[in-house]
Amino acid sequence: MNIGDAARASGVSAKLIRYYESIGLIPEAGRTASGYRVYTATDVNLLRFVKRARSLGFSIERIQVLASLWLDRDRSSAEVKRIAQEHVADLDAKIAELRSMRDALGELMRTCHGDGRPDCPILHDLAGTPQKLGGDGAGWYAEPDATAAHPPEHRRHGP
Amino acid sequence: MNIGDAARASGVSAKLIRYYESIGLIPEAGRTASGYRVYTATDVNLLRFVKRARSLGFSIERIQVLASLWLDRDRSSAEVKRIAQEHVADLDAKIAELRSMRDALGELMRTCHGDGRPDCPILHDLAGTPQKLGGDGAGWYAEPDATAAHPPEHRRHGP
DNA sequence: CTTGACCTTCCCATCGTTGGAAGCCCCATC
DNA sequence: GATGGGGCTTCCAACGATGGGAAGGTCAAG
Repeated sequence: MNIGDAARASGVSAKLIRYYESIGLIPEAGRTASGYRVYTATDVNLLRFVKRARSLGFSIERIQVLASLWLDRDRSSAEVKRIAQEHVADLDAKIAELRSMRDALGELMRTCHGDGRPDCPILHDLAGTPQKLGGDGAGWYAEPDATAAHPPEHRRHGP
Repeated sequence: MNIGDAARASGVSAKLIRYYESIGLIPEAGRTASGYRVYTATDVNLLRFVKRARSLGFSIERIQVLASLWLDRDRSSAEVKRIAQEHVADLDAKIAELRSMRDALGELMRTCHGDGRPDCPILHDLAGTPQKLGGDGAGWYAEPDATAAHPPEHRRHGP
């Protein structure tokens, strides 16, 4: 089994298999006389294990631990569960972070006209200028400064 | 205002300010005769804008567009809203992805004993070996192969 | 023997941010 | 005037995981 066969059998690209080997996630594959990597069904099983774990978002580092537990007949399921628990905590934290971003933006977008007028609560928020209520039209909210009507590419000082 | 002052005033690190300048997100700062970067209150406002946008998860690329809209008095709020909408869609996709990982893992963890025994539905799932019901103890589920009782660092073939 | 598919290694890019090293500048203190 | 310390400069590298590509060797079928 060459690396391409192993890639097809496992769903892990040949490039990634080499990378996993280079960082020590999977053992060094055997080699033919001419230097081609050789894989067995066991190797493919490990690659599938890694792929599935990656698809659940586990980091390479944690997968390394999970794989060694998988291969260790004397493991305790508590150890496995602990690793998974850590990962779930990371996922929950990330989800909460993204959701708070999403909620903040959703609220801003809800109040944005989204028409041809320039005033926009989203820009207000980003600029840190609390939106005034009751006004309308030009001068509704603070600009970056009184003279800056140019895109950021513009250099205020010579090149 | 030196870069350190601008960093303190904006909450963006000096390193990051230089990076933002190098990629063209912010204009090139003015320089003193000796080469020190010089910042104005306007620059700090832009840095704060960038920082707030980053905290909402906007990519640098989108912030570039948002900043140019911010500086453009003739913008339409629809354009701003469209950029924000794209970002929200990205956030939603990412949240959905993470949540599906989290849910899958939560289910596996719910059925994992988490005790001293080696059998564990999490490893079953990762290994792609459907867990048998009704068995117990050794031989409960498939190992990577019949002989692999070694951690992945072990090389099956000589170095 | 030629062709084409495959393999090898090596380098580069992503994305945003941080870290460090080597060297210059500015200000205060002795 | 010398010295010290902190700030500034540029350049280079790293993170995590993956993809892309170049340059060259190998294998099997025609």
